[in-house]
Formats: sequence, structure tokens, C-alpha cells
Amino acid sequence: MSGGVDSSVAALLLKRQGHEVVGLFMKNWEDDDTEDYCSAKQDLEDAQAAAKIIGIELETANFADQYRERVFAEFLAEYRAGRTPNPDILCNSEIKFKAFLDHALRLGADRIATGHYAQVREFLGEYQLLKAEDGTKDQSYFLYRLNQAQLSKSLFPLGDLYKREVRKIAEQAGLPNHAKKDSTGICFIGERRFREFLARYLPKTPGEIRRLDDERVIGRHEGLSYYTLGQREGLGIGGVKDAPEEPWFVAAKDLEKNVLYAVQGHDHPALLRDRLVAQQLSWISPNPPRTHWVYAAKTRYRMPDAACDIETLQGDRCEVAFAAPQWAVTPGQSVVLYESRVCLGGGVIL
RNA sequence: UGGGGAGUCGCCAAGUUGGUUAAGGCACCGGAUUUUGAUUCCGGCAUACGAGGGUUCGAAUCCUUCCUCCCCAG
Repeated sequence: MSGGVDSSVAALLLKRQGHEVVGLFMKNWEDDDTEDYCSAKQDLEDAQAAAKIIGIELETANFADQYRERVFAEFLAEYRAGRTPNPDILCNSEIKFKAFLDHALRLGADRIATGHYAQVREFLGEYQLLKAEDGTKDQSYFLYRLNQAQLSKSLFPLGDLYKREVRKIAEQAGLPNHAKKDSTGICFIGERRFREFLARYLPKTPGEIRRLDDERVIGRHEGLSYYTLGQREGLGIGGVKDAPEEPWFVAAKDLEKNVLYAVQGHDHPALLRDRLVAQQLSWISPNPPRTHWVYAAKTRYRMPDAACDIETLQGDRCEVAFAAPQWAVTPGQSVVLYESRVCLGGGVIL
């Protein structure tokens, strides 16, 4: 229980269904517990208040060490390499559905439940991960690295509910956090002024920003790690003489030369790609998906599903081809495949 | 210290036959959306037109002095 509505309602629903429920509040980040950012205290109070009303116990756990070693270290390594990781995907497979799951099982639990918007079902002897009923809140993308063992122990009580229903249930149950704003930002870390945050862990390595078309220098960057493909804000490129009146977007990075390449206009062809290579594949089913078959895929969270097929799939590496070009396909982000509502799994974009 | 051109918001840039509140874009800031990082959307953003004088009912637009920058000659 994070202190938010979702996990609170998840607990409430399970309790109502007659399960023996124990709430668990996790604190997994304490690197910069300072004035502004320490919302953890408020979150704990909210979780306690909710648990009390629901009528369950609330315990706390601290996986800060594991989080730092298994999630944050990787997160930094990726940024150092100029890529753009998705820490929350790792957080799920390594912390919530591993460290936390193990902890719960040790405490004698049969299952764990979270407030994720996703669904699990058993089908032909396998566990499947499905998109949430509320497509606008679906979070299966973040869960694609879960395996059969993890899914078999997991419950997503909110999977068939819409967000507005969840809030309504919370309100009717008298949960004080029924109107609490959805949390965003990196899981357990929260919202940060991103560049400042990263700068605490990675050195700044300023360099030139050049126009991709003609190599003309149009600005300076603070370090390639601080930018992601498709990024518009933070480039600081104002009006450029003899250039159109359109915003600039990050199109490429040259780590060797420490040059950030930018192009003008959201629809610049350099920002589009109709194929990609993914590694660190992870499939929900024990059997990998078939090649040359029509699937849908997301190249980043909250992107519309795009028709594609797996052209090649060998071991830990696959090539995916899209029917239509995708915008800002970014190394480090995950491509997640779907077959209708079933999340098949995916991999990390190379 | 000869001639020519130019100085409008952080940047690019309209407006210069004088006439209500100085376009627009980019950047930036704020908000919305969002359990990554982004994208996207909405809002804000020059009583001021290099500086000082002057003409005029009225000037960024005219005159004048100065300052700065660029180009061509030297």
C-alpha cells in the first residue's frame, strides 16, 4: 500500500471478498530524503489511515538496498551509456514482484496484490498478463518482465475497474485518500527536476548541439545522458537564423564526439523508424511468440499500439518491423508486444 | 578619425508613406496529461522598440547627437 487510492482500494476489495489481508508499505528510496521530496511520511500516514478504515494491519518494509543495487544501479549505468532506461519496469520485476513477493511469502502469504491496472488469468495451463479493462490506465507495459512464477502469485484487483470507479469505491468506503492525486515520477523516488537529479549521480559533460542536416552548431548540451530521443524541452535552442519557426527535437547522439544532434519539426523523418532490434527478451509465456505473425507493440508507455511482426527471434535478440514508422524509438526503452489484450512480453530496444 | 548598412522580448523576426492596447515563432516559466524519460495540450511572457535630445495632437516609424555591430575601402 503506497498511500494512494489504487492500492488502498485493491486492499479493500480483497478484504470484502473475504481474504485475509495484510497491508504492506514499502520504503525503497532514502538517498535524498530532504524537505521538498520527503512525501514518504505523508504517504505512510495515508496508508495507515486507509488500512485502519479497511480494517487490516499495515506493516512496513524497506527494500532500499535492493532497490539501489538492482534497479538504480542499472538505471544509472544505462544513462551513463547514453541510453534511456525505464526504471519502473525493473522495479516491478526486481522489487515489487521479487523482493516484496519473497518477503510476503516468508511472512506466510499465499499471494500478493497490487493496485496495478492489469489483469492475470489462467489459460490452458498458463498464466497470462492482460491489459486492464480501463485502456487509458493500462499498466501492463510496466509488467512485461514478469514470469509465470511471479504472475501465479499475483493479484490485480483493479484490473477490471475504471479509475473513476476506483475513486468512487474509495469515497463510498470513506477512504481519506479517495481524491488524492495520482502519483507520477519514478516509482519510490517520485517527481524530480530530472536533470538536477541525474546530475547528482552523473558528471556533466557539456558539448555541442548540431543540426543533423548540415552539422551546423546551434547550441550546447550539458551531457548526452541528460537527453532522450524525441526530447524537445531543455534544449534551449531559440530562433536560429535562416531556419523555420519550428521547435527542435533530439534526433541522435554521437557518444564518441559528444555531440547531440537535433532536427526541426515534430514530424521530421529522422525521428521515425519502422524497425528495431530488441534484447534482454522476456516473455510471459514459457513459449516465445512466433515470428512473421501480426502483433501490436508499444515502443514506450502510453503509445498507441502499432501493428508489427517479429522478423527474427533468436535467443535473446529479436528484430521487430512495424507496419508504419514509429516516433522516437529510443534505445533503453522497452518494446512490449501484444496479441489483442494479451501482453506477450518484450525486450529492451538496442 | 573614408564610404555603406544595421540596431524591436533570451533568440529569430513582423511592423518603418507617423495614428487605438508593438504580429508571430522558438526558448523559458507555470499548469494539465503521465507510476520511466519524453511527446502532447492549456496558460504566462517587451507601457517597451540601442541611448539622449527634438518635431508633432500623436512616433518603433521623421530630425539630431552619441554608443554598438557588420560590410566595403584604407
